[in-house]
Amino acid sequence: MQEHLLISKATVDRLPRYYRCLRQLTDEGVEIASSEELGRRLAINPEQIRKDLAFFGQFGKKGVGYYVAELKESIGTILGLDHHWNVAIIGMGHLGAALANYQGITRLGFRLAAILDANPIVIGTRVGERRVEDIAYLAEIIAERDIRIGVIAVPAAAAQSVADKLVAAGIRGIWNFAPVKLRVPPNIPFVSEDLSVGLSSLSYYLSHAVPEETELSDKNSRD
Amino acid sequence: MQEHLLISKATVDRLPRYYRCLRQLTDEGVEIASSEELGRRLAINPEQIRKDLAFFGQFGKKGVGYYVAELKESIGTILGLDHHWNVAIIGMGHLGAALANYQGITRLGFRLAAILDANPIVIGTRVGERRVEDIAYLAEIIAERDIRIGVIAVPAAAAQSVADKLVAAGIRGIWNFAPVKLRVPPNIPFVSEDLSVGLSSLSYYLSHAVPEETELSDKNSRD
DNA sequence: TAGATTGTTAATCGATTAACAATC
DNA sequence: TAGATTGTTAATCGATTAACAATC
Repeated sequence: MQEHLLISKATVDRLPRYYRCLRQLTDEGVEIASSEELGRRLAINPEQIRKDLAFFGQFGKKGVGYYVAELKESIGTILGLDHHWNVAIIGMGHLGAALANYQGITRLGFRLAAILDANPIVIGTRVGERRVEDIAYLAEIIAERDIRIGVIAVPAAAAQSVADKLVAAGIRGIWNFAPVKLRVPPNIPFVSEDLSVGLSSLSYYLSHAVPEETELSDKNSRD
Repeated sequence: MQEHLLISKATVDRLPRYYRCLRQLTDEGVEIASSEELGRRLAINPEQIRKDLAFFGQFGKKGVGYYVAELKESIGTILGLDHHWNVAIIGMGHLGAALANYQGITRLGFRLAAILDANPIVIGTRVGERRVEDIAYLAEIIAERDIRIGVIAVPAAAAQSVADKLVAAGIRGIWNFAPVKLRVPPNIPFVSEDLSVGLSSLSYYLSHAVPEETELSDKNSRD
């Protein structure tokens, strides 16, 4: 629980990219990397990277660069990836199944501790290493297993109701995949993924004459 | 193919949200909406909305507001959703299956014209209304069916190779779900979805003391 | 007409980029 | 030591917000 005041969303969203890049460098056996090198790999200005990191401390060595392992650890801690929080997925449709099998969740240090659904036909079936449980027991399961993050993968119509139940059960954060505007208390952070934005904006760029270089975004950039 | 010069990514990314909101208003039978009303629903400043729209023309009536049906059409056209382009999904793992069943693709006016995979066990199986075809025929299929958008849902290691094949086959845009930095020619727009960014940033907000109101983003905002 | 709301220009705010002293 | 690279302050750039004249 580090202090933090007004770190911009843009900066927070770049941290996971730094983290992934550092993990790759580790895999490649690279021990030291300069902001220049990181910037080349991520298509981000070295100045930007140094600035972002400066919000959280001093991680580099002047004249040398950053120790990859060390910086990876530090950013992991900043992102809270060392908490190994328990996660529950609510809704075992195609998307829920994809998320349940998504390597990223465990690779980032989270534990998939429950998979819930309302459909009697689905309840009891195996998904990866877990069995789907009845959403009727949501409150007990969240509390007993100390589940901190709820992943909403139910149809849009059911999403708000699931969010309400999660909040009532003491969830700490919500990762929402339903295309609705969730209403949750201001102290419960949540991130909504809206795939239709990505596809629509791709459509936009296809429809319009594309100038020389097409830089689509920070997050989606050609990095 | 409308003219466009330097519309910011921030603006382009808001258009799909306006579009969705207008579709909802249509469903609700609302015929006229002011930027004020749209702003309330989307948690976006009315000024921002009017500014965004102004890049593309004059769509409202002073003293009245916007005709919902009309504006929805206009934004749909701007986004290129009236093109009804053919789409191919490459990779029929859990994610590919989720995307093949994702309503959003058709709801936005695209047509799922091919599903490809390299795995002999998967080839020939039915997914929704289509059968999985052999990725070996990628080039022919893309060309023959006039497929414009390729969706990459293969493992990270195979993504660049698939992207290369798509480009060689004449694809016009790529929607990439593999966590890699794709290298494609500058005239081929692509959008990469990286779920780990969303989960990591959620983790960040959970880890740090959350100030009064937690505004997570434009795209991910509590709208 | 009076009230409402757009389209657009001007002001503000915040984020990115440049520059450079500190120092490994 | 000389060269390289950080951390950080200052300058720039761009996006958001505010204000308001035009007008339905």
